[in-house]
Amino acid sequence: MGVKERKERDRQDKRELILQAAHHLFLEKGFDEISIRNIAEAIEYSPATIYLYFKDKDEIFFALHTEAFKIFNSYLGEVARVKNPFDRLIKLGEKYIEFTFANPQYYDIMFIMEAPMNCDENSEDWQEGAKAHSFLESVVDDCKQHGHFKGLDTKILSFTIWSYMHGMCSLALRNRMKIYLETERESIRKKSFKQFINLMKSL
Amino acid sequence: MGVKERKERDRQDKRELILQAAHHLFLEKGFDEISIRNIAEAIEYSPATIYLYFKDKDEIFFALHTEAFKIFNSYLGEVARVKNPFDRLIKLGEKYIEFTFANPQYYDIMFIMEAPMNCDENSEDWQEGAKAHSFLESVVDDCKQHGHFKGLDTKILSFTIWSYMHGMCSLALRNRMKIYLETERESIRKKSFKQFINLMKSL
Amino acid sequence: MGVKERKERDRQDKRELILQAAHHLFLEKGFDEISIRNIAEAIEYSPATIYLYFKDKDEIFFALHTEAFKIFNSYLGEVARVKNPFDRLIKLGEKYIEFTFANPQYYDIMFIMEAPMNCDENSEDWQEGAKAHSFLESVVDDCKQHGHFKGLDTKILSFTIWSYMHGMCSLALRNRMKIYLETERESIRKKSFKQFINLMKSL
Amino acid sequence: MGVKERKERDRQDKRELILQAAHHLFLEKGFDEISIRNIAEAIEYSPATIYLYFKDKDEIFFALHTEAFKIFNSYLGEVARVKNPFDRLIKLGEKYIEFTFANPQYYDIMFIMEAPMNCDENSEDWQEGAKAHSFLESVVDDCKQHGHFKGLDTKILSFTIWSYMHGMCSLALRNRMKIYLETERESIRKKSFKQFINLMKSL
DNA sequence: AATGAATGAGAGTTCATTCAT
DNA sequence: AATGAATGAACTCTCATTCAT
Repeated sequence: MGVKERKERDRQDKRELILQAAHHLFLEKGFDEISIRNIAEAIEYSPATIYLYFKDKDEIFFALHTEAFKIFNSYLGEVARVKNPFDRLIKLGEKYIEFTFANPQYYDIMFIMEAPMNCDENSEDWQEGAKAHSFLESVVDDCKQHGHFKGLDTKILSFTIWSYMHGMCSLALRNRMKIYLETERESIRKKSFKQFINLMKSL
Repeated sequence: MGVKERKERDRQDKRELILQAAHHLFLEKGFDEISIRNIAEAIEYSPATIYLYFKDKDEIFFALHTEAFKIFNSYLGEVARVKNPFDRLIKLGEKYIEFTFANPQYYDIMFIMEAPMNCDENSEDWQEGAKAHSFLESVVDDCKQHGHFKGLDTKILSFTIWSYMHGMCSLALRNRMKIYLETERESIRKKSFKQFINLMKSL
Repeated sequence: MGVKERKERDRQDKRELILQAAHHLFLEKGFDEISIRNIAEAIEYSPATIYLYFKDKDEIFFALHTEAFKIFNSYLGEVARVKNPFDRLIKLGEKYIEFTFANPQYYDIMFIMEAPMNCDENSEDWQEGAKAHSFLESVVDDCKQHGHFKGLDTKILSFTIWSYMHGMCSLALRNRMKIYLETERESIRKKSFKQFINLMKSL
Repeated sequence: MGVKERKERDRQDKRELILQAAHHLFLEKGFDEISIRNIAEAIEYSPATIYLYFKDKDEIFFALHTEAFKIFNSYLGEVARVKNPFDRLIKLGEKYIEFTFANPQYYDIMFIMEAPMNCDENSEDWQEGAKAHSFLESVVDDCKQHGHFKGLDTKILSFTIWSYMHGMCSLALRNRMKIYLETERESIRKKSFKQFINLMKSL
């Protein structure tokens, strides 16, 4: 019995190993620049070995994508525990930012990168994404029921919020804050975020 | 004298020709899909010829980048003519959106793409970008002087606004609005934009 | 004793199983398209298992080759039962054609394909081939003893006949009858065969 | 002027060089076993260079195919000059055989090999083949008008003759004459051919 | 000024095969 | 007896780039 389980575990470990290598290469290069060969070299296996664990390069992409959303959702766990709806919204924003800068390459894959071809709209992964999104909408809804956002449509407002959050994060990640001094960039983001929260509060 | 000048002019013309070809291919395919060969074929010259006018592929990238900002700025021309500052801000947003969806590939190169390596912070191109950005700040400033945005820091607010605008546009461009029905996507963006303006107005 | 024998039997059974899978793939795709993996998948064993029963891919080729001749010879069984020698010759031709178009891939392996390297001239398989060939010669000989083919050398005539039969069949199999309309190809072959028989009869 | 022409000639020479290498590798291996790398190595160029002269591997196949038919037709030139129709038919057979054994790999490509996918029925090359075939039919027709082959259909008889010729040649080329001693193989073919001619003459 | 020719490097992928377990 | 894991070697093809002419 134990043998089968160990083997399965080994298999998962190796998949993990490959994904981690892929993940690291992301840090340096971005998905397009990653090659199966690179990954293989990094883990000191032959390229052919990769194909024992992943059908093709796209599958690696999707695995990373899935993992990214898993980690993302793990960040959100803490959010759900916040009682007050508006505070929950704030926490959600904070965690979004925290995740982004702790896992920039995952953020990239989730929200910025041009996805490789075969991405079915219905695939599991995108449902993960949808889940995250509907979580946001539910929080906004809760806020409304606590007297916030009067007269504003939940769906639209959620999109507005997400747009702001994503804009701020992706400008940073893709190095478009160069107009600001390197030293002040983080502070600008923080102040902007606070400002945005105050804005929301005033509604 | 005249000879030298004509030669220089010819040189610029040819550079322009190459860029135009690159530009066309760019609009169809995006930067990664462009190859030197493609460009050469398009203008019916040999690949080697390209190298007489551009050091390498990156240099073409930067030229396109510059061009992108030129076009972008041409969109802004109309904005400056709007008298009322807040209306000017609105117009700026509208034009930003218009530019984005009329020139998605250029938007990409300007604000999303990972720039190829050698991008000096001080290069001409980024100054173009800086110009666009400081235009936004000046409009925000004008609004303040007309009684808007009381107590809000211009720089921070400008960044907040840009973040929102960029977030909305780039989510659309990079196909992250799949959670919404295809038919409603544009309408969501429009409503969100209006909502955001109203938000700003209320400050 | 019984144990050893059973084991040997099991072994043969598994060889058979593998060959059957190979055979099926073979019929669909042809030899070049078969991979060890394909076969393994088909029988739901691992590729490595194949190597317990066959030294390498070539050995599978030879096994198929042998099988091909076995099937071929089974077609000839009916022929031997025809009493009249010339009718027997006709029947032989008919059966040859029948076999060819019923088992094109086997015909291919037997008479057309470039055999993979290690084919000993003395191997069992070729003896199967020789048997088939000497059967033809014996039929021709019988015909002679019944007054046919006066003055013609048996060996040479047999080769002539075989050449014609093989030519006709292999032109069809390897798609070299494209000069004719698809609809008339079979009819051309049939008429040609009848014509050839009449030719033989007139000798 | 001369420059352009020389360059064009050089280009043709290189194409020729590549084809010759491909051709030589045929001798040893057959088309499937040939790789672009092999060819490149043989002529001591890089694989990429091949692609300057041929779009892909198929194009090399077709070039060889075309060349094969050109050479084949050059063998037939002599045939047309034979006045007497039946002698012309004999000459045609002799030349067919001569071509086959002087250019076995070309014969292979023309009449035996499984052609790679994209072979349009209407392509130039197959028309070359059709030309050769209709030449045979015209010779048979001429024979008929000189009193040969009474009551036999030209088309069918031509196919019969071709089948025989092809069968004899391809059995030899694909090593299926192993049942005969190596020393007698050629003589068997020669005798068979003479026998076949006598057969034809008697019609 | 322009280019034809050439290439090294590299991409993703597949295969027959081996071997420790 | 059976296999999971691994690999070396190969494949076709594309690209940015260089250089002699």
